[in-house]
Amino acid sequence: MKLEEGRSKFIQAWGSLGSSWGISKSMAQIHALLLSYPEGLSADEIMEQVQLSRGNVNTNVRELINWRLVRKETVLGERKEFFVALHDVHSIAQNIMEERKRRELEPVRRLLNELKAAKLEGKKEEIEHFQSLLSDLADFVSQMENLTNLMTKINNNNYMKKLIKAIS
Amino acid sequence: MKLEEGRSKFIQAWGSLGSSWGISKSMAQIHALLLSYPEGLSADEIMEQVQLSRGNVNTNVRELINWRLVRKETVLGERKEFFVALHDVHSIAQNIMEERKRRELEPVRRLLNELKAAKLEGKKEEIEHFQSLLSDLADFVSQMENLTNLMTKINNNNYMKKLIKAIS
DNA sequence: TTAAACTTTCAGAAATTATTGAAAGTTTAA
DNA sequence: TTAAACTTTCAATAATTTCTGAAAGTTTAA
Repeated sequence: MKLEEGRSKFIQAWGSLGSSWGISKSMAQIHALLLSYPEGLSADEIMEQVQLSRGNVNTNVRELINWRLVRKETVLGERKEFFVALHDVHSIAQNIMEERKRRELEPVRRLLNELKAAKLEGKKEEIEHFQSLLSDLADFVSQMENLTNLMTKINNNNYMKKLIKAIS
Repeated sequence: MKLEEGRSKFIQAWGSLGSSWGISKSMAQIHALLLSYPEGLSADEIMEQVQLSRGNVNTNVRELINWRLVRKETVLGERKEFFVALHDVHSIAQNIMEERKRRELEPVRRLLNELKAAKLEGKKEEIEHFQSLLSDLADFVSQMENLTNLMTKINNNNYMKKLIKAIS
């Protein structure tokens, strides 16, 4: 298999996996492309390789930058910008976890706090059930946060990585 | 605030959160409704409370059962089925992690294995970069799997929960 | 049996989300 | 300045996902 064929398979597959990760196909494909090159690519090169419109590339590269998975790079003497992926898998993982925590966990916490603050009227047992649901969910959210913090620790500490593997 | 109002806020909010969790709004709403009731509800009661069509309720309840978040219950002397949510937050978390592992991580592993198996032709350095990407990603997948296993352990072991919190 | 009570299916409609591409905006070199 | 090289925006369109509801299927009681 030619390298180019492997790369293209990777890009295609990563794109459809993106969907189940709640990430748009284009964004995942661009990310895959940039991961597969050690150096940066320009917007035009990305458009060409992944067959996407200029606007789409611009939007999704920006989003990848928001996720801190890609950064802009300028080359001396060149006018255009190049985009380079973060290549260290641990940092990638960490940034993804952090972003998901921010997007997914924090809205839950906000909702739970709002409802917990309200004084409810109604049948005593039903209220008790509902409130215990709220407090259980709050515990769950904290636990998830502990777990992502733990992951950060693991990434920076080989000993801990082994410990986790051992007790898992 | 009336209990019913709180419940309905919870259902609405959980529904929109569902989207960012990669779960359809209806499925999330039905799940929220069932979580908020200690006993089971019938399909008609769900339709009524969440204002969804019969087909939609049927499909999404089935999906919730696939995720092991809801089970069918029959009541003696009643012809219709009732649906009860799993109420233990630890088990809920565990089932969600397991299902996501199955849906999200396993396809990645399959892709990586396929590409790792292929003999690539092309520029030596580019191939090396690409292959080291593949192997890094494979490591990441294993690490995620270790982490979900760890979470299962934590749920069943209070001592370990404290340990995690302590080292996090 | 049969008919009422209930569940499932699935083609089409609706809603949501992603993508395009042309026009507007910005930067730089001369 | 200006014009070429490049980036950004966003209204329109396309693609995808979700939802509906009626029809078909199943189970149960009499």
